[in-house]
Amino acid sequence: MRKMVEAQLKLVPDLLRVMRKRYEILRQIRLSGKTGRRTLAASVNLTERSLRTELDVLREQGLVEIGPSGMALSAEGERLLEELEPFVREWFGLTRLEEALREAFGLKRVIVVPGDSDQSEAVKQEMGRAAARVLVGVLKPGDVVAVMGGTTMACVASHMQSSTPLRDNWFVPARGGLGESVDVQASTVASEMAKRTGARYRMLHVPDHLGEEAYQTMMQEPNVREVVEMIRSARIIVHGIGEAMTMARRRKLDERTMEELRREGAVAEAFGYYFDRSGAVVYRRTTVGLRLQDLERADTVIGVAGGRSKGEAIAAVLRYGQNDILVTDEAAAEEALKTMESRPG
Amino acid sequence: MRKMVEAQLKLVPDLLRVMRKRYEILRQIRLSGKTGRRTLAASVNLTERSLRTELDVLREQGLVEIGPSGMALSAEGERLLEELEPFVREWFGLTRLEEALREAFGLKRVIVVPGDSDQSEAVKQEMGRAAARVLVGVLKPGDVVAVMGGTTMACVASHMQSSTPLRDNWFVPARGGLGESVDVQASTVASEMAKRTGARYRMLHVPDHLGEEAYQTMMQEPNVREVVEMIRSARIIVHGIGEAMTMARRRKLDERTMEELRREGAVAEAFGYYFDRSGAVVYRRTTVGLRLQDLERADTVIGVAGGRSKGEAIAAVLRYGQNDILVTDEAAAEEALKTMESRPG
DNA sequence: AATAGTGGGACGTTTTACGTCCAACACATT
DNA sequence: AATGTGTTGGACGTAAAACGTCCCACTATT
Repeated sequence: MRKMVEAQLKLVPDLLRVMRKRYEILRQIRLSGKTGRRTLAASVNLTERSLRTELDVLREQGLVEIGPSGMALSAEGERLLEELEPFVREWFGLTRLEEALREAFGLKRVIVVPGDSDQSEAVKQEMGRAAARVLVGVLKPGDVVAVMGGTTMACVASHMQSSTPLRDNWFVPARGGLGESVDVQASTVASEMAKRTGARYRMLHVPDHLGEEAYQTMMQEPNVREVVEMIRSARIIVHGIGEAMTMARRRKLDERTMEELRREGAVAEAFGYYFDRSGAVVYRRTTVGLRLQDLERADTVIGVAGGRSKGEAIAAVLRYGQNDILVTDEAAAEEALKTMESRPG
Repeated sequence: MRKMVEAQLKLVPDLLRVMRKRYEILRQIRLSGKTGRRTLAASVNLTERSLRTELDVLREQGLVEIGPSGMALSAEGERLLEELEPFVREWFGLTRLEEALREAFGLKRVIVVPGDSDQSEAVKQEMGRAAARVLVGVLKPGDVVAVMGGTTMACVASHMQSSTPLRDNWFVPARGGLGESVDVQASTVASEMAKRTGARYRMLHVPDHLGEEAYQTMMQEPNVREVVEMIRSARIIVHGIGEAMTMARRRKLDERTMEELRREGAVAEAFGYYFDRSGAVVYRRTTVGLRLQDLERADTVIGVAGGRSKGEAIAAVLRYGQNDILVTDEAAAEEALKTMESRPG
């Protein structure tokens, strides 16, 4: 049955939205008993008129009876509502998660795709596609987008597409090069995104971590300086989220730093910074790329990450409080919400 | 699950119509490969513009990829279509039809594809695909398959495929040559099936109908005799079903025989024999190919036929009672069941 | 009897879908 | 290489559906 809903979600997403709307109307009618359109409209967040068109359908179906003194569920409506109950969880499980996450972490928008990226590559792909769509959706002419690296970001890039070439948008890597494979480098991701959308891009041919002296030297390079300035003025920032220790190992941090991270209780990594459970930054180093203050200045910060194992890390980064949009999957969403139970607020 | 769809239908009455529309668009795209809007619009009976809005949705969902040279299903679209198959049966009431047919005619298995082969070539193709899948499914190592000719059988052959070459399976024509076009001859069908599945095949270069004397002579030929023995020992038999008069005309039977068929009330033709409404054989002649007693001996007899006009003929052949599996389409299934209403049992 | 709240009708406006073109582009064939 | 067929995507006017906003007759409760 789960599979059927998923299939329907793909085939007729619009109709499922309608179904949800009507279901909630029915539920509200049952809840508030004999009541009128206007009060009902307020409680289900619809205008009077659009509620009315919905009611016409529901009456047509014989689910509600409408009299001069108000409306109520018909016997059949009652029965349907009962029968619907078990299915509803399937339909709205995700939307409920989205709402909950949005509320819990004060986000502007949350997209949750069904499944667990840890379990299935398809889910990760789906999440990438969702993120790509969101990103293209928030793009305005002239926008500069700074993107991070990572497998998730690479996956997002591979699903970017635009009907019309975004000739005056720029994609720039938010960080320099890291000791990882080429196709998950921020620069690679940025160029891939640009190519797929017909946008323009810049590369940043500099190691991400530099000593103070080397840093100053590189910043003398007009080529580097220019890109860095673009990064720091980006209106949109897209980034993945990782588990602290996993990322630390992958980036081959030295043992002393690893120990420090452990001591500080680092659980998450994002934008090159490490966070503890409460969302506090516990480790930073000079970087040629994006700085924390650039996040505050940016208009839209989009986080993309999924998989049950990343739930806690996601929650930690969200607590840092600079994210506007989150794209994740069901398993991670559930985990992230679990962390709220133990430490509300 | 059935309950779920019923519940959904109450909330969104035209859910099924929309799902069916989009499903058929997807299916048609898969069938016709890279093709354009206009041709596609014609084959799914939509105007170009309204097809376009549907395609927008499907593309948004990442189910079809649409390029300057035409459109095609994405990997995800392929996957969805596969996953949809069982649900589509539920949604369109095909499982009910299948059950009813199975009960009514005492069959082991029935597959009904949506649509009407008379109306749309695509439905016939789909039926062929389904039959091919069934056939490959029942094949065991070492099996000999005897196949009939006809346009439907040719269509089945064109959809055969096997992941691993079936090196020790044999396909043989169940009949000799008939006065029809080459690519619907039983021999052609057998060889096509063998080639597509990596199996082996034998041909039967003999006219189907022979006088007694010529028959005996031909059977002396070791070459012929060998194939005929394979035919008569086949574990699996696959055949089409035709309307009696249509087939009689196509086979150019003489006027006297035609009159006899009419008098006897022949409505159906299969395996070279003619049947009346009750499933009784009303006409037979000596043939080098399959005999009726071979049907009884065979393990699995698979009938494939579709189109509303063939409903009655299908019912007649099924009443003969030697079929195990039937692959048909929605329209023919409905017609075949209608004949049961008037003469139950 | 007054009043708050009800459904339903009406009407102009906005949004959406649709039918119908056309231009730019890819690909195969000549 | 040129040509022609078939493709997508854009544009635009029209038709239809949805919507926002009133109003009115009616009911139940106070």
